[in-house]
Amino acid sequence: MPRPGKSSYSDQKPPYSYISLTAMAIQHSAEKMLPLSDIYKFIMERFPYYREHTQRWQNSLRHNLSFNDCFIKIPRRPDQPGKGSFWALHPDCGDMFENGSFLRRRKRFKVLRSDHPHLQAGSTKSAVGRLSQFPPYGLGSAAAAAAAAAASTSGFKHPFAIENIIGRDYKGVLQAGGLPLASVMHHLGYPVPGQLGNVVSSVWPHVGVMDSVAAAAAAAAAAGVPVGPEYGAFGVPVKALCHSASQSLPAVPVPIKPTPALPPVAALPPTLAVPGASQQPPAPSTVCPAAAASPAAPLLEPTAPGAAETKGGSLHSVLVHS
DNA sequence: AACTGTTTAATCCCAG
DNA sequence: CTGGGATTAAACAGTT
Repeated sequence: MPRPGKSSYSDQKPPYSYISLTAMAIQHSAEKMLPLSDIYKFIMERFPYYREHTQRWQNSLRHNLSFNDCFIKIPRRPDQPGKGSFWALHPDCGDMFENGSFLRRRKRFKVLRSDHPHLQAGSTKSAVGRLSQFPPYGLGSAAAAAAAAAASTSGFKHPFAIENIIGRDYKGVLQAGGLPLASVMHHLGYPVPGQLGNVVSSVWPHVGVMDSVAAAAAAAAAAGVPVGPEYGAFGVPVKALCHSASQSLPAVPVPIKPTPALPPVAALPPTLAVPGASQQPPAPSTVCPAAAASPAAPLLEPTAPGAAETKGGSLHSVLVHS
């Protein structure tokens, strides 16, 4: 079914890397983890470009999942049958993107291992022992737990700063007075810009929320974000999740380049918004209480010697400057 | 069989 | 120019 603007959008490749796209999908999920098939769905629902040549880009995406340390594999539990594992973001991948931008990743995320120095940085991609070796029990929200772990560590930055999302993906919506930004942000589980410094002890999905579209728009404008229709990457429906107190919004969209020379494309029509049905978190109620109550370190630690000698590793990681 | 995941390699692009 | 990141292709193994 052709949509308005399809021709101007679908043939345009989104300016996001596969890593970014995958991270978006994972971040968008309630449990901060998705099976491969749902990652596919997320991307295809939002980016018509990726509704074609699926063989090609899905292969690339799988390659990225395996190749990049920033993605960790979480096994399914027995009561979650299906193909493949869940994929989540490594808790320490916060600085992966330059200036928190989805658009470019200037630092490569690699896991460091402390127990075997000779295997550090760059040698963690061996197929030996991955997170899949973790017992599948109690890992229903390992990603959230990982986020908590990351939050508990110093200097955590959100991997995909909402500032950038505001600046790029939402501005068209904002201009149009469409989706309530704050609601969407909350739905996505993004920390409020400006709160990043003091909400690091919160788990992503539950951090504070702003509710002022005007403030967001003003902030975006103040940050010099160019206006006009662009990718509506997150044309997500706003669920009844906006229930937090309002916050000020010292938003600071930080585009990679002062003026990203992106092809002018129309924002995604609301009809592209994911119906939400595809977002079926794996047993949300199975979140390990211990994980919720404390940093995820225990969950992410190996149950057997060497079990975590993976890209998930022993949670020692580094963002390697290029 | 189809899907998922891993790995290697070639190529292009960009920043330094 | 060089190194590294991103993309694409492909082969292969394991799983459902």
